Amino acid sequence: MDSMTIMVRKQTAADQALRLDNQICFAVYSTAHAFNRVYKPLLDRLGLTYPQYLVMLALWERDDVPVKDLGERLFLDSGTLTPLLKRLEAAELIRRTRSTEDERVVLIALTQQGQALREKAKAVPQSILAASDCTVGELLAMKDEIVALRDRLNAVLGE
Amino acid sequence: MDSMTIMVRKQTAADQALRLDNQICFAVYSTAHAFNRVYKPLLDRLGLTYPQYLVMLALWERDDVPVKDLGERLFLDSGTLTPLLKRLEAAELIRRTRSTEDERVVLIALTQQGQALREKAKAVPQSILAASDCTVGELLAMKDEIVALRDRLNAVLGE
DNA sequence: GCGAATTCAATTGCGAACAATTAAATGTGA
DNA sequence: TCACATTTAATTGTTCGCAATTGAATTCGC
Repeated sequence: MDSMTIMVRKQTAADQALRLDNQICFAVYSTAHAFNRVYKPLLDRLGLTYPQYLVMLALWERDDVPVKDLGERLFLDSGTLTPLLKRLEAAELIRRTRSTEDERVVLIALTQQGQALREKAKAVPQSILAASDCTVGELLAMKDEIVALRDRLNAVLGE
Repeated sequence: MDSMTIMVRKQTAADQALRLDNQICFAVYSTAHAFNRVYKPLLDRLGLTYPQYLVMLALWERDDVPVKDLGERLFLDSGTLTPLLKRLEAAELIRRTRSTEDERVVLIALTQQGQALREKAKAVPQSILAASDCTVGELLAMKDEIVALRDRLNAVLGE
């Protein structure tokens, strides 16, 4: 063999960029799954999946809203929300009623049980905080960075 | 009305923590979806979905590996990977062969076409970089923070 | 060696997630 | 007014993602 250097494959920037652990998207993707797995046992006690929990969070802040509104707040479309909301309705946590003013609109409102579940849900965030092994400050700072990234990505999609 | 203060609902820490936009998990979750939507048109040209692209990235680094190996690198289990890998096999990008040494193991290897696709994929990361509207340095720093968070979450799950 | 536990992939069933389409209601412009 | 576009949910079909189970192969304890 003449020289080792001849055998060494040139590592271009493009090669580096294709490495799995260089990808921020994979970092985000795998962290989302990790969160999901941490949330699961907590949410099982509430009888909710994580996306259902997100819908409930949104409704606890403001309910009697169209499906469209929820979709914009959660970045989800009707193809995802319609069946999910039907399951929440079957669980008697929400009511779905068609608006009288505009019959295209379905309004989502909390039931008594849906309201009541909020109290049980209060224990969830602190459990997650503990699992993250971070301070509130660290998490908030990180959250702001991630949201900024998300909003830039969504801005590109809107073009 | 006696006093406004009586009417103001006391905002406890628990209430604050339940706000949708205070949740880092929602930030991560919604950013993952935003990435997915940005990747979609790029990956369509390669004939891959995002999870399939992740599998290919892993295989371009090291192939002839058991399904289990892939699962550990991508944090996915056989319930997700088996059908996904069958689709990649149908697309003739990979081969699935049962190991002769241990017949429980299915080894995943790239085909010629699977290898070749790597060249086409090189254009993807730079497009994502552009869409993120961040510098490489910013993204790498953020990636490291997110990965650290993910690893702490996964550590809790492992207990 | 031999029975029990473990490992590994596949399968089944359910719940997202989204693209594309459909259908109904509403709005708009000539 | 009336054709036409727009808005809004719902539906359909495909692909993840995971829990739970199955079944085959291997390893371990004794």
